[in-house]
Amino acid sequence: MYRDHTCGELNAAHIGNEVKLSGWVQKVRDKGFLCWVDLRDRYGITQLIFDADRSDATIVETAKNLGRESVISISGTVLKRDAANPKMATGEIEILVSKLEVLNPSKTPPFTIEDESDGGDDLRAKYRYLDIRRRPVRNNLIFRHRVSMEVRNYLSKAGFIDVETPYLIKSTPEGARDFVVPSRMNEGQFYALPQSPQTFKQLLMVGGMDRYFQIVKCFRDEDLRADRQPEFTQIDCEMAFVEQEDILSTFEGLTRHLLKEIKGVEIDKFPRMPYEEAMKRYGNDKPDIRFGMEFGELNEVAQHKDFNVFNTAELVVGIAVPGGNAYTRKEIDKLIDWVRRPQVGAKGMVYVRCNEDGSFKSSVDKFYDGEDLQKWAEVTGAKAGDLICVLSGDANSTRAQLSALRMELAEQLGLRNPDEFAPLWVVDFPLLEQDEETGHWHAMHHPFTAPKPEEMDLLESNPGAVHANAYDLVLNGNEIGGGSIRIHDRGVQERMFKLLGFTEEEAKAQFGFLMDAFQYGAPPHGGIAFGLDRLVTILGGQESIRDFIAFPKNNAGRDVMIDAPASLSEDQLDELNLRINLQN
RNA sequence: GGUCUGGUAGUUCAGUUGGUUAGAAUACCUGCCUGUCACGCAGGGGGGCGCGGGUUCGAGUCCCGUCCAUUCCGCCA
Repeated sequence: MYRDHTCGELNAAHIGNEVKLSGWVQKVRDKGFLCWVDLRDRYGITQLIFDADRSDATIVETAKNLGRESVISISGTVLKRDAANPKMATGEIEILVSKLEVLNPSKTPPFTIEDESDGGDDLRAKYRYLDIRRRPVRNNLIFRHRVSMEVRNYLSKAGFIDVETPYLIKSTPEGARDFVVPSRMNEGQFYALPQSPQTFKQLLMVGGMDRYFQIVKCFRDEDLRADRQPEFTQIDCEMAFVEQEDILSTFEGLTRHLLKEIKGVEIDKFPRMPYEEAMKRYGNDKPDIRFGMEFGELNEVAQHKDFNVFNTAELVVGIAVPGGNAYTRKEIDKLIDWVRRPQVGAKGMVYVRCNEDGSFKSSVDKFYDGEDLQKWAEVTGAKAGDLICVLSGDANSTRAQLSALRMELAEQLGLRNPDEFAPLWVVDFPLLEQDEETGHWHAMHHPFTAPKPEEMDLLESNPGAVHANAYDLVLNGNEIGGGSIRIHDRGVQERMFKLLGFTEEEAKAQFGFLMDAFQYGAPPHGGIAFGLDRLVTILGGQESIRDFIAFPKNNAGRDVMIDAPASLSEDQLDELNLRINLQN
């Protein structure tokens, strides 16, 4: 037996007991006459004491030479400490060690295993198993476990059945790039890893499963971000015999439950906002509504003067930065530089200082008088002491740019409080969007999303005007879930594929199985999928999903610990009938 | 594909307008220490500055290229 207690549980009540503990050496404090060793495991830290008077000399000698992170097992007596440490759960006691066994010595680790490690990101990624010993990482993984257990319990209680769907499926051209897997038994053919179990969960509805969920890995071969990994986990759900309202209320229930159980936050009813309103008010389909700075469209009040930049713009739009008049000229110039970076892409920024005395000072005083600027202030809701930032240009990019500025300013002003939670349903998404270059239509959500029934007849005549019963759940400016009511009628699905540029043959070859299924009594159905990594990260009040994934990939999609991806041997390539054909 | 920032002891960083032998903290090693708990004190070893070119009497410091990491844009139905 290696242990009969953990390193986090012993206290004054155990004084006098004989115990056996195992764990890692956190720290040796050799004081000469006495030597303490902090012993750590998942549960906490317990102080061991080795005393020249009370301990065997060889044990003391071994203890003094223990290296950090060695694994040891000890037996000893629980003693009351002479000097208690109120900062530790086990701070009242220490163990006088009578037996010490070094189970496995450790090399000096490349970084310190402490809450505030001295190791950088790369190094900790390479030695992720050491990083996981650190409390913050361990706590994140435990936190994720709690969230995922709450989800399972809640959905199971609500009658959802956890069904596993295959990982080796078929590549389809729509959407993200697929990760592909060569098939040895089927020469020259490839599986694809699922971007989501979408069609399978719909087929489960046809199969009568009624309420399905799965916490499932999904794969997308696209570039990474701080909140995007090539393999990620979805809480994937689908329900039959439902309308949009049923899904929204069911999963609002789940989210409310999580906020309450995990964060102790009670939120009554989640607000809802149509997509178009979100774009107009926040320039973004996933607005962070924890703070204001809503968009004010200034075309009417700014396009009557000689300022050509505005007169020729499709959209002139501004936000009022609370207290922004306190910015120095230098700081405002920095903001202007910021919006002009290629990542944001604005040509420039017009600003208006709202002075405490009610007067205005702007970068376009040559063109606009106080009366004009007063109107700008009214439209943007600016008060004395604020700063109005105005961008202009074509509507879509300008909204995106101002939205980026709004988020940046909120960050700077500390308005994005991680302990505050503001969920929002964004609803009534357009069914399709048009590629500006090719003019092709593609599905905004996915090609299985149903058009709103009342707009169905516009499908061919005016596709851009058709909306979908599609919805996103937004939390603090992050899309944490999205779904839709699906098509369950073969005819409608055929029209949809045609609209997306599929020939009849292509549609049949790729999704014939789904359309066939619709002919055998497919019930009306719809669903939603949550990004678990992102959800957990936001609930945990952090930014990077990598901190909540046990073994994440780096920016280039590499696992630097196991060094993947890697080349295959010639034998393996032969067996798979593959030949590597690098261009350079 | 583009872009921001960075690459200097095991690690995290500092290194002035280019100028002797490249620093600090921490980690590591040795010794001391009668109650430590970020223990303390004294001492020690350890890098030639991601890589390749160039400018210069002289390059972590300037220039060009390249690689790596990171941020964001494109991309992500």
